[in-house]
Amino acid sequence: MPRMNLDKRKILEAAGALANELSLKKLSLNALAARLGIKPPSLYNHVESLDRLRGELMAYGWETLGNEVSNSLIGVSGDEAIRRACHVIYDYASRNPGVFEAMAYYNSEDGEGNSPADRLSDIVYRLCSARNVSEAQATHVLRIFRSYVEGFALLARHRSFSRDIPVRESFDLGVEFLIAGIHQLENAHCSQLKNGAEQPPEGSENHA
Amino acid sequence: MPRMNLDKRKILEAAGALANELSLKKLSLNALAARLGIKPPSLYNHVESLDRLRGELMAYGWETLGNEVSNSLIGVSGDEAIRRACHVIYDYASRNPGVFEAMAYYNSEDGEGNSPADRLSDIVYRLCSARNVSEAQATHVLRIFRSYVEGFALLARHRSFSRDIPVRESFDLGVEFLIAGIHQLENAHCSQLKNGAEQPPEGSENHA
DNA sequence: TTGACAAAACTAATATGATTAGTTAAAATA
DNA sequence: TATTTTAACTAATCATATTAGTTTTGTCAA
Repeated sequence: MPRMNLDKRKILEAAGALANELSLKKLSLNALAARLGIKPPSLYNHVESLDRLRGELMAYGWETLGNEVSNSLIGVSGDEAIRRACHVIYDYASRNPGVFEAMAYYNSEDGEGNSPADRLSDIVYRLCSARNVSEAQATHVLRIFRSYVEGFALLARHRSFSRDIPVRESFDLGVEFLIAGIHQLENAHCSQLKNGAEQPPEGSENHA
Repeated sequence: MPRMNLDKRKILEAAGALANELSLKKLSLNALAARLGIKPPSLYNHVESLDRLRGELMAYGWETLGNEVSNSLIGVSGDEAIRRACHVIYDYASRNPGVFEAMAYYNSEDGEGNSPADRLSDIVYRLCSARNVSEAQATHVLRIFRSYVEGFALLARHRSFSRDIPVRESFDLGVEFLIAGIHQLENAHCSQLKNGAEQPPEGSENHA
């Protein structure tokens, strides 16, 4: 009967900590209630369901990560901004594997605005518009970066990589590949010259 | 009491179909047993546990995909081989979302040899060794490709991309970015130039 | 052919975890 | 202070995975 002073933040923090320690799929209402010092049914005063909780954990993670990315970019611009954003995301995923799993497995189409992608969007769009890269292409670039960074973080988390060659170096190299890709887009837009690699039919440059 | 003629293959196919229709997390022993025409406990004559079943589904998916990739590469080499492999993987993920989720969420360190990565490894290593890219760098390249392709497939599956700009074009562009990256590695290794024009491979050096 | 034997199905029972119903006590508010 | 709402609780329900124990079916050797 004593009353804990719980709010969404405390609950999500506890849930995130549990997910990080045990993995997302072992995050149960039992475990969460125990950690919070209450009985499982009491959680329903704060959360609609376990599934919904996971969804909120996803949003919470994106928000936290979005803040970290923003903070890391103060006074930084250009390629260095992209580089740094990628590293912050990767580090966050390493430090919060359970929460990051939620961020990857749940989509935000359920109604929650996904501020995370929004923040990343801003960075990439700004970087692209500072160059001669169309907005449509900036969208491509954004998708490519998200895919790479999230994919890498997930594979690293699942230990899909052998340990003998430094994982961080692979990640950094990939980021450089993609940054170089942006530069090539820029060049391709300024002059119609192509680089060495032959490209499949890619339609008009300014696709909507 | 009638006896179904079940084997691992039939069970995994049914499980895969269910996962694709319902999503991986809704794949239950109940649903699987119903589809196979038996009662849930009977499944334990064929499978150790639900979790283990998911693991086997992952291995099954990688094996199937590995075959598809191999078949698609007959008589193809060079950049085109990589391009085609990426597309086959992406298509497979689109056609088999549930199975692909299993492939992404479960790691194969549990004892099962992960033939999938092995097949992809072969392709990438072969392509790299045909150029002047060291084996260590080929490992980086492999990780980068896997991360990008799997990450993209997962994001696309979770509908994380707005629909107004063709998703497939984004994917293709990213593949070209990465292929260009390999070319740059090659150039960087031949001469120490960073952004040089493309040079044809001068003798394959089997670097370890 | 027949009589074990193993495999594979079944029913019944248990365990765990999510969830609901209904109750009570604490805090907030009028 | 009285009332109302909130957040905790206990008890019960439901779904699912899993285990135990039983029966049936197919196989294979005598």
